[in-house]
Amino acid sequence: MAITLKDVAERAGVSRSAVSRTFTSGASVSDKTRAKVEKAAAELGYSPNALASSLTTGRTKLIGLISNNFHNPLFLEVFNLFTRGLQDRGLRPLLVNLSDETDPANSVRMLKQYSVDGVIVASSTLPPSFAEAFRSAGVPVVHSFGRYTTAPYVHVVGIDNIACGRMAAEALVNRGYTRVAFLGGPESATSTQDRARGFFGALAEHPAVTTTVSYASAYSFDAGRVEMAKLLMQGPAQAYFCGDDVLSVGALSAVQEVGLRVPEDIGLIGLNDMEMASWQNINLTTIRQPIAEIIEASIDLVVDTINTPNRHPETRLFPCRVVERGTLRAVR
Amino acid sequence: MAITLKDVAERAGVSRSAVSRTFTSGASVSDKTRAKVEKAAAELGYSPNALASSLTTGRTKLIGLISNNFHNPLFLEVFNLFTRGLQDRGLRPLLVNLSDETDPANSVRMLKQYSVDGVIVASSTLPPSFAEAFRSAGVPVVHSFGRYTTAPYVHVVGIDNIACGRMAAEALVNRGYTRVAFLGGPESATSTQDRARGFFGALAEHPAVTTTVSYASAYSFDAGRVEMAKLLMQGPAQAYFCGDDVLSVGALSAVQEVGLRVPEDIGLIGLNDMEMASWQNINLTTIRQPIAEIIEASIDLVVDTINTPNRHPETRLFPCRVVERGTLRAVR
DNA sequence: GGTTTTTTTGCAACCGGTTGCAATCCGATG
DNA sequence: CATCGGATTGCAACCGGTTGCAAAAAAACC
Repeated sequence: MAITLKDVAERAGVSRSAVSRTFTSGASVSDKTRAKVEKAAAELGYSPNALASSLTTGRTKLIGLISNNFHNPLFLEVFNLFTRGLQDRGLRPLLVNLSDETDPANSVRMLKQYSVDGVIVASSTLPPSFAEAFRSAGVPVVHSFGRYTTAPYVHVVGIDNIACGRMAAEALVNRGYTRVAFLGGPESATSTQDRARGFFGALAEHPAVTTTVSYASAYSFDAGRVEMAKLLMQGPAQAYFCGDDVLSVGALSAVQEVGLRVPEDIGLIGLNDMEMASWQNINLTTIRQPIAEIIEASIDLVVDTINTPNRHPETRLFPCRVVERGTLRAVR
Repeated sequence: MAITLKDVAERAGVSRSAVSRTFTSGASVSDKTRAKVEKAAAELGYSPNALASSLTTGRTKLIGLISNNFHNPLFLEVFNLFTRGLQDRGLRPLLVNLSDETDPANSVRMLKQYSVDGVIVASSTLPPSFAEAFRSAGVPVVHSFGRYTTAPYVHVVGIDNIACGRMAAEALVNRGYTRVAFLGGPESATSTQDRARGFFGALAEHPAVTTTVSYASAYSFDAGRVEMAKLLMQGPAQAYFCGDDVLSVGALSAVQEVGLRVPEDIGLIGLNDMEMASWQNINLTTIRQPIAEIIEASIDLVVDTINTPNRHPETRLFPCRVVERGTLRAVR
């Protein structure tokens, strides 16, 4: 059925090697045979079998893209950028959905079966052990949107969550809020822990500011709304640093539902800057993650690691910044 | 580096065929050798190379998942369901991002190089020619979220856009609106054309109801907001059937920005029922696409087509239904 | 126990490419 | 024209598996 190297070789009247060489750059072929081969290939509609060649070359140009964040709108853009970035470099993403998967062993086995050249774990919630399992299996891996550690075992690209917490605290202080709160995502998430640390660390330098803390059960609209509704009943703070944008919108909804105004009565600041944070009827003040840079760096890093396997694990963190919109009052 | 069949065979003291057979179900191996092989494989940490075996079996279990809808929040859930559905059947999605790609030839070539077993085109905006290009290349293909045609050249799974238009019209009539409008997506999109046809077709039976029509420049928040702002200046209708949910939220925002109330002053009905349509501060009345069923059927169909290549092209349409929320007034 | 039938096993060829090596070709040089 | 050296070419082995076939082993039968 399919046209193979041999068919082209016969038609062009050359050896199979000659055909192979015309399709691998840098190989030695005369212009004359190259022309013959290309003509025959075009006539037959031949395209080389990438999988067969991977057998000898050891490169499949397949990259495992692993995620479990299929409910965070930010990740639609993340997938968009990853797939385009990989395509632009001639790589193909093999997507793995890890929702409610706890054991990395399956994914490792599966991706080894497909001999992926490398793996990108794109998740803010998966534990480091996932990426590490790939590293242990000898597969180049980058944990994208992962957590910074001082002695990383794998490459990590992401943001400095502690700095983000600090940034949020300063944003609130600069706006004159004196009773502020941290409304985190699930307490077990390391990102939440880091952000809380930065937030309260910075506020410790402002003794006049009082703080409270609570955690939503998930990074979701409902969880944010439920948690904020609870807080509203028990006397809310003046302003909240919410775990992420989706959570923030849930909180925003709860506030509006009881007839309070944002930012006049209650201020909110999120984190991520997902696309809809800028929609006028949401208009969320938030901290922007530079996802394009993070993704670009992740791809670079995985490609470099493929070429230089024993590269030392590296952490690349990108700075975030506050995006001014309508859910915090103006800076004093 | 990697452990191969041969390594296991040597360690187990059997032939390579024996090892191969223990790993292919339905092959004839005695319990004794199977045990030996499994022991050796476990000790070495062997896992078979799926790509190498695809060479002889002709099956890669790779499915090309092609889309260009990386800005429609609904598609995050679409990707979630597709990846999980494929994984559950032991298939692997090879993701292809077709944003601003106009020529199918590249994708066809690329996916042939990776010898995918089948292709799913998941897009409401790609022209039928895309899926057809795969069909012509002899690759089993399903166009998911595609358009119904009477003489389909490829499998199509989706919704009946004409019926949806009709459904929207009836929803508005039943609520007593007498000046209604169609606020479509780009006029060039076939889905928009079909919905308009259904909408105005149904309204033709209600001569007392007056209609107007306009088109946003894209299926996006901004486009919806801009178009609705324009409409509000020139005397709006009582209720609008919007191209999709994102467009609807843009329109909703524009209405709220000029101080009008929804649904008291202006009614809105969308289409898709994306997750955030149910968020309380959006609370959009809309027409629900049964995406889980569509995706399930798409996977079934592509799998069937892989097993029965010359299957006749088939169209499977799923019924939609109105989801009552807060942007239309109550039924009379 | 001998014979027939069924299972299990290994051999060897093959899937669609790549690549080291030696043979061949070619133009340039003396 | 003979010689030389680099460029081109084909052979054959290999990548990691699968599979038809015939031989060997085991089971079933008389």
